[in-house]
Amino acid sequence: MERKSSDRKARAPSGAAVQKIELTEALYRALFFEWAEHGFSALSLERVAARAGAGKAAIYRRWPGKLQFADEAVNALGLKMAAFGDKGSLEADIRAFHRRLRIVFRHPVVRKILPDIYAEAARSDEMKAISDRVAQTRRDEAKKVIDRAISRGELPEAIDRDIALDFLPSSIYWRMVVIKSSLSEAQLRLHAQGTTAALKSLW
Amino acid sequence: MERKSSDRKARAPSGAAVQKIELTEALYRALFFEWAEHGFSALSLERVAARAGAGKAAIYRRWPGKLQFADEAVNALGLKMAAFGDKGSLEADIRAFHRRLRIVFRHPVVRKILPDIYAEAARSDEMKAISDRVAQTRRDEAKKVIDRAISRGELPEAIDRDIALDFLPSSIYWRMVVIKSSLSEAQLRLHAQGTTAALKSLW
DNA sequence: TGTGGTTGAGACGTTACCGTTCCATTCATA
DNA sequence: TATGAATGGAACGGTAACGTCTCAACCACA
Repeated sequence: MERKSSDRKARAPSGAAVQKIELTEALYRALFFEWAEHGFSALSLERVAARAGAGKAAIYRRWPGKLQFADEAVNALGLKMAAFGDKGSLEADIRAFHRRLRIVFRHPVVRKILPDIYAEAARSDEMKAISDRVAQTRRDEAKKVIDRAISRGELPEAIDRDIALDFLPSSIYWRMVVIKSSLSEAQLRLHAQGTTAALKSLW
Repeated sequence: MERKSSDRKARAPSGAAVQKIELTEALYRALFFEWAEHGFSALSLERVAARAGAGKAAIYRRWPGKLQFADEAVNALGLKMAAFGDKGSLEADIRAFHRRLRIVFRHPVVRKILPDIYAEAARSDEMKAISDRVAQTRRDEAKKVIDRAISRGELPEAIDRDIALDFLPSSIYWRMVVIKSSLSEAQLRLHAQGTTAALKSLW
């Protein structure tokens, strides 16, 4: 998103200095470190700027406030889950889904920031929007997994999709983000096995 | 916990005024409201005192700091899950477990504070201790459910208990606290059904 | 009823962050 | 190379919370 830089460029076709991309990225990095360290609500843009070796104007020129800054930073981080194709069976699909989740949840910064996003989403509509956007690709992939299983005949047409979508990520999220345990390859297999059984039992 | 009031009383056997319990409880209530509203890291004891209609000394005389205050408040809230006896089958036990979870997760304040506790637990050891203590009774009940199922022969002796304990609360937590959806009686039944199937598939 | 210790509420100085403004520097264009 | 717009960093006044301290009110006991 260069939303605002491009706005400005359009307004200034003649000679002009441009925002340094490297500083923008340094600001993103500093934001995430501070976020992980203090949580969003206690996040100080002053500290972020200092950590990035910049002045506060560098932030306020780029973004109108903390939320928009965080919003674009989250987008830039690419918290999105990588898509994947049909793995041939529900259990294989779920294993692939869990493995993608694990990749995301393994980032130490993600593990710290994600519960914070959810906590803050309970308080602010803007953060709710951010959290929804983060969840979007995950939910989309989960839906595809369910749909494929139905068309394979592994799950009944009439399955309660809401509940099915509850089961897909929950055990991994619980273990890795809430409890903060690691997840070995063998345990990942067992989680996929259990989740598959849970889904197949839903009718 | 009257930890410190009793200390003081012991040191002052002669005539003395005593901390008013009603004010202490008003402070707890104010703490929770402010906590839910601003999150722990942005929690201001000044606001808590004001909300309780008290001065700040009322807080600082009772507790050395925010964390200890929160610690005792959480204990006083009784976030502990109610114990329950053998319901005759694994699925019935799980349903009872989920129902107890639902009671706790339905409190609007709990729903806001719980993710915040977990987020903060990733940053501070003291909050980690609080969160562990909150989780204690839940984990104990979960273990009992597993043990009973094993002795009934519904689960194998060699079941991976870690994973089993992951599955027991995770889908309910995910739905009610992370996603913030409600959970109807029928959905609760399906969650128990799915969780039971997941556990039985783990060997 | 008087006395002594403890209480609750508010005031105080300090620190940290907010969001804005200022100014020298930098860079794309002419 | 000269120009001028937009930049980056720092300084500014204002606000809010911190943790401490003071002091009048209160309460249990003698």
